[in-house]
Amino acid sequence: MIHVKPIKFYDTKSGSLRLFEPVTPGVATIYSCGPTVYNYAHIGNFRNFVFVDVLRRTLRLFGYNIKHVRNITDIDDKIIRKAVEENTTVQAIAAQFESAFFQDCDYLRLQKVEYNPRATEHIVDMIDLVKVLIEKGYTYERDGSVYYKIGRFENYGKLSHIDLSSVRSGARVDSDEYLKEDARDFVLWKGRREHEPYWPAPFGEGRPGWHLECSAMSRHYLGPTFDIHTGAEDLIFPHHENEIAQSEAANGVEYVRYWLHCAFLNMKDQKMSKSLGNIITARKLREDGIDGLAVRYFLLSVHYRKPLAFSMEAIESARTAVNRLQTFYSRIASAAASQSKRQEQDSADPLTRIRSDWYDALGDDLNTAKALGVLFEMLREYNTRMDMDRVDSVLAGELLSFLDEADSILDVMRPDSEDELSSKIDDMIVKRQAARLARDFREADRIRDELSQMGIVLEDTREGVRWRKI
RNA sequence: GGCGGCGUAGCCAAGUGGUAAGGCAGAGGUCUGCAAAACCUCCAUUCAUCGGUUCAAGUCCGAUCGCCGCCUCCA
Repeated sequence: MIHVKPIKFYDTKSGSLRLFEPVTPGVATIYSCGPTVYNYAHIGNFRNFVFVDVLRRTLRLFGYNIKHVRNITDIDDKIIRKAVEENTTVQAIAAQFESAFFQDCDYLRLQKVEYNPRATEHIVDMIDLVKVLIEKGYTYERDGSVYYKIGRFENYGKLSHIDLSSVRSGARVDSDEYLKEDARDFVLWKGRREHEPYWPAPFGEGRPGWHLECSAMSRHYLGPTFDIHTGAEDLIFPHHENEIAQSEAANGVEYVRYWLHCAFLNMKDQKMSKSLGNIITARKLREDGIDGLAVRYFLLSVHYRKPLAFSMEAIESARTAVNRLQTFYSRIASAAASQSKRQEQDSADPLTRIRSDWYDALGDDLNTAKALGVLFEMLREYNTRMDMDRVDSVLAGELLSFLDEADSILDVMRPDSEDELSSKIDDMIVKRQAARLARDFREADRIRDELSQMGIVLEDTREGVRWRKI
């Protein structure tokens, strides 16, 4: 018996909220467009990856098993250009920035994804796909390159709702610098060029076009039809539209059931993008000592389909909010660990309502902004009750268990564990408490100052002494 | 030009017909050896503007103004 909680997603193709019903009950198959590893990813890129992280964590919490692919694009025009600029190899550039990407993922506490295939490891699958398209007559060759003939694909434009008649042939610059019959066509396989990596193929040596890898790798890992495809909204056209054209022409079945797209992160009122030069990398924030959890919270604080403006003020305000949540979490955790008896019975405990509001918010197209609101209502409610001694350890245990569920999505409440350091700090705190009891405040303050030198701030509270890093 | 989206308090933001969640900042208070932190309370007669539908509209319809995105590499 499979038991999952209902969840709705806004699907770009239908333009509406739809109840999620996967191909296989209880299992969600997901493909996410991953990074092109030619540079450090900026936090606009990471808004998208944090959104994907929330998606997979929510599906897990809602009872689904998930099979999730996020590709690494390690062969591409920009990587080649970068390798030339740096006078090194494509592989070296790709390896460097792939490893940087995973470090940045840790900084933002992104969960590991089940499959992280590199494009260059699936050239064979791409060649197979092109072969099928050639056999079915969806292609033509020109100067050793293979192109996809959009005119052959009946439903072209159904994702982006683009009117093909408005995209006139020859009206635009061919930025690929390859020769196409029709401006709308796109390249599947780029014929070999001097000083560029290439692979052998029945239709000629060369390298894959941009869209090919996602169609090939998703089919390899997830099959011809899978449940959810994610990306940022600029990928709707042409990238995802072209994936549909490739995959549905080759496989003859529906490619993706739910298309989810994330809105941009803006700087002032403009999108953050490398070409505009207004980017901030995750790496830069980390080097500046900005807490990754504050950044994560900031990215979660607005619904993923709404534009979000970056500012340091917003990050600071997120930092303060995260602090409050962490304080609340540790207050509940100590109450749960204590043996306190309830002073008064509460007939109308709101936990059930809070929990159900939380699930409703996430089940409504991943509304993290609303879910956070629910969490802060809970915070105020139970802080008041604890001030009145109306929370015993049993109730606190239930609250803690819910907070753990909530944090299985947010992942901002529980601090990183630092065992060696924290046991030393705990020793010093015990000594200071002894000094305070003996009213030796000079010694107590000396210990506090020493901890302060180590970057540790103490807080004397009703539930005992807490510490945190600054 | 085509398509799509947005405009809610000082800032951020939830809210798709039933009488404005939440966060940050600000003001007051509680706790405390001191400090720091935390905690509590208060903080929008009003939702860009103007019309309309309705018993009822931030929410639906129309118009206007402003902003953004995609249509070309882009997360």
